[in-house]
Amino acid sequence: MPVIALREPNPSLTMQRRSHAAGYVILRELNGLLHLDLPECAALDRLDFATRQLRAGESLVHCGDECRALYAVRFGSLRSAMIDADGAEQGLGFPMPGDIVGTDGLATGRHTAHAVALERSEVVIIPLARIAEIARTLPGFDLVLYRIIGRETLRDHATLYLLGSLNAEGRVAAFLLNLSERYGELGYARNVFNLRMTRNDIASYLGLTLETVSRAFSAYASCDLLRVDGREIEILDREALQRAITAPSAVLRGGRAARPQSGRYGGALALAS
Amino acid sequence: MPVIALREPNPSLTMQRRSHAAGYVILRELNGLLHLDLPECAALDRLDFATRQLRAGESLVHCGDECRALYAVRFGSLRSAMIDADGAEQGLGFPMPGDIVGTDGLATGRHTAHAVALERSEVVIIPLARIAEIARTLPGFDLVLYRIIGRETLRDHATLYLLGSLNAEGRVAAFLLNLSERYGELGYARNVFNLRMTRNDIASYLGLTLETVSRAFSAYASCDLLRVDGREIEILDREALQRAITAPSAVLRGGRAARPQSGRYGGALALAS
DNA sequence: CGCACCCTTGAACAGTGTCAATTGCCGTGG
DNA sequence: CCACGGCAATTGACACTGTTCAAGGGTGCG
Repeated sequence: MPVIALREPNPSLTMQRRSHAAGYVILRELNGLLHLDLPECAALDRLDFATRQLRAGESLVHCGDECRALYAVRFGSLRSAMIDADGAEQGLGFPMPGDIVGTDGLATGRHTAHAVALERSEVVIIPLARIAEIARTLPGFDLVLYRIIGRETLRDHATLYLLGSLNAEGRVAAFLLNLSERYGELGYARNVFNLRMTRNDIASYLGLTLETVSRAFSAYASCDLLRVDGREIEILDREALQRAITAPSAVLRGGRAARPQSGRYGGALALAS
Repeated sequence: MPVIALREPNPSLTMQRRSHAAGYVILRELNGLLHLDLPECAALDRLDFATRQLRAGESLVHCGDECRALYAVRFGSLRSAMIDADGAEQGLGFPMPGDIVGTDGLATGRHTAHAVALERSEVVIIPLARIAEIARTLPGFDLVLYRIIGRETLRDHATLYLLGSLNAEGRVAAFLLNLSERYGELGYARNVFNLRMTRNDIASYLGLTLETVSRAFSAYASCDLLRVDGREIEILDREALQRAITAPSAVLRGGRAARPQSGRYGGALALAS
């Protein structure tokens, strides 16, 4: 799998990366990475965490692994999925910088999903034991924990809405806009980006087949909402894409004005993480 | 909405209910309700929590409400859903005794989903501030928090699998078996139970229409896997239902032996929470 | 050069959604 | 008391979305 460079790297992230060539980061950086808003405190510079580098295709957690730590993505991107006895996969998400990986193992002590790097990536290892240590050191840290947890829940709920209420084209539109937002928040371009995952990965995540995903891309491209060149995506008409989330096929059939919709397809939802 | 009595009530739960006529429970009971395995400690009997009674149809949390507490269902059952601008709902789950409601508000401080009681219910109110208090009082409580969180994540992932990888009949079969397991764990009958929710509620949760849900019920009934009488369900052939989760229409077409399956439908997954 | 993926496109079919009609139940009010 | 309206559920007919199966092209790599 080719390593595709991101454009317009976030200056602050780059600086942080350079300033810690060794395999660890201090809590202050983790604080910024996860947007924790931790209170200013000496511990921010005292507590440090090991990191781990992943090559494209390398696994971070396997299904069945014991869960001793959570992982905060520092750069790169992963694919998380659950797998059943027959080898059929259900994609669960695409963790990117600032996301947490591994919360699925907290309940039973063993991971039920696996996570694989889609490109060269780095994660910060947060041992569960250290979390308790931080909680003792930093008053008000519990609030921060809640925030992390709640973010995961929100993301899952957004995906449930996506799978339960949207048709194929709506799912693809929502997926791309969500990805665009996340790139934007990381300091990258919102309108042009390279997909790190295959059509199959996307299909697995969206509950579709890869053919349907490919057709949705082509359909959006043919009416100039999108420019698609393999994995390079350019968003040409963000508003129309937004409408396409809930207006089944209306955008693609030349109907600029959404037909009066009733039934299960209707309404918009902020998918921003 | 009629209040339908559960059969074979769990003795221990009944006892707990009787022993606290007033509107509060002590941490020891919460410990048992949520299966927290808290270490034996004086605080178990010292810390107490207010409860809240809900009538059928009453809301526990509204979308947009400020999030100051989590709620542990003590008895009854609720329906949780998110709603978009057009009023279209996406069901998120059916919290039952031992489940936690409200984690969706932890990230932003406001709830994005609402929760409504399906019957007369009671919840234990766990203010976020109290959680910090417990964490200070009880060493090792953080591990317990992780367990609660992880359980939520697991449930969400199971639902994602359901929506992303199963066809209509598979979703209904998985839904019923999951419900059956949860009733069983609560001490009720596994094979006979009354649904608390409408076909529409089920459909919203499963990402289907109510007609499709109804047809799935009828199909299972017509080949004697299920007895369906309105909301009263009896599971007649659990193993066949289990197979029906991943064998699209095979069970209903008289084929006892699953045809060799390829493609997106295949494999089994434990949906037990 | 050949092989393994990845992606696109086409055609036919199957699974679900949509629309509509009917039944039964329940609480309300004549 | 029964009539009525509203709600829940079932069932049928039909249209359409998305899957399945198939073929072909592009690209990277051994």
